[in-house]
Amino acid sequence: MAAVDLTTHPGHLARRLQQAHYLLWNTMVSEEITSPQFAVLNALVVEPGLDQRTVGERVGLDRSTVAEVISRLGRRGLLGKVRDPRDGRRFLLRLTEDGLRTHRKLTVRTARMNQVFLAPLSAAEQGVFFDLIRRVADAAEGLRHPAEPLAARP
Amino acid sequence: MAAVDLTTHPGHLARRLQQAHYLLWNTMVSEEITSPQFAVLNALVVEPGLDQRTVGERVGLDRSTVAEVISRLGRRGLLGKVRDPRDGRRFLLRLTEDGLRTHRKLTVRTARMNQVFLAPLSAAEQGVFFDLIRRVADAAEGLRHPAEPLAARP
DNA sequence: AGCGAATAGTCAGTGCCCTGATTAATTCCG
DNA sequence: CGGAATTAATCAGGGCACTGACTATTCGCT
Repeated sequence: MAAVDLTTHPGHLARRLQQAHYLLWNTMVSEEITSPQFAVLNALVVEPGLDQRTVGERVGLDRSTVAEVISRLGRRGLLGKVRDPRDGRRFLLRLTEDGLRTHRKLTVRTARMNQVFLAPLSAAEQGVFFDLIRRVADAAEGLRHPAEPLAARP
Repeated sequence: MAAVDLTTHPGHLARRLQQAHYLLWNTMVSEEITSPQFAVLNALVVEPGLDQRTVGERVGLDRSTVAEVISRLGRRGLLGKVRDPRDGRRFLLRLTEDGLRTHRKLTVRTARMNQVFLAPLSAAEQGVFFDLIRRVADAAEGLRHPAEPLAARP
């Protein structure tokens, strides 16, 4: 007794949603390139020459994870990293020809996959779906950086 | 160019939602017990004496993951496993006193956390939020077990 | 009874995800 | 200029999640 109904717990639903997505991605998009890897490729298509930290910021990955993902993409020859001549701490990242090709190919498949994934919802519902999730995620994300309290001088 | 807007990709949103939840859980509920671990505890409060496989089914974890989670909970002394005398393949799982206590404590905190997490949505929106996510997740889950095609005799 | 299929659990391997500590380079500022 | 604080990246360590291969036990059926 005193147990809880997990289907009313947003965290549990979020986990299940991601599992479902993982499954579909694996069968419909790629078994080699994962969804976070695609997100990194995409970020570098938009802004070639980003450094690791900024890539992580764009796609929502922390420093450690982004390092792993980038190292995998590098091993596969999909991107290259060179030291920033103007700031020796940074590596500048850039897709290779192969990386661009892979991104183009996966973009098509990803679109198809999203259609299947969202098929249970009407077009209107899909809009609501995005809106609600984004608002919840953004709000929680906001709690992370507590908006720089005004009097922050020690 | 030819890049994609990730904020219209459900998979990306699902990942961000889960990260947001992870963060909040960590700060508001527990740094020791994770959300999947709590889900397992909860399943065993509802049905003491389940075996691993069934627990996994209840909370949405595959056989490998559930084994890891249960081993961690066992190490912490929150549950015990005994071989099923009637089926030597199974282990029967049961919470200890400590496990029950932990579950009770976390149930309260989890409820508070969910309120904060969902605060950006009105009560009506929260209902929609659950409904939409559940429908998408269930549908994708359904594609996994293709509903036993009628003529399935080789 | 006995053999083959099915089932519960484990193990190895890969990948994502976070924190905290460390290292190297740069920037701020007295 | 030169030391302190900041910043990019790495590393160690713990946890979740999936697949495919393997072991042990049970079940189904002849």
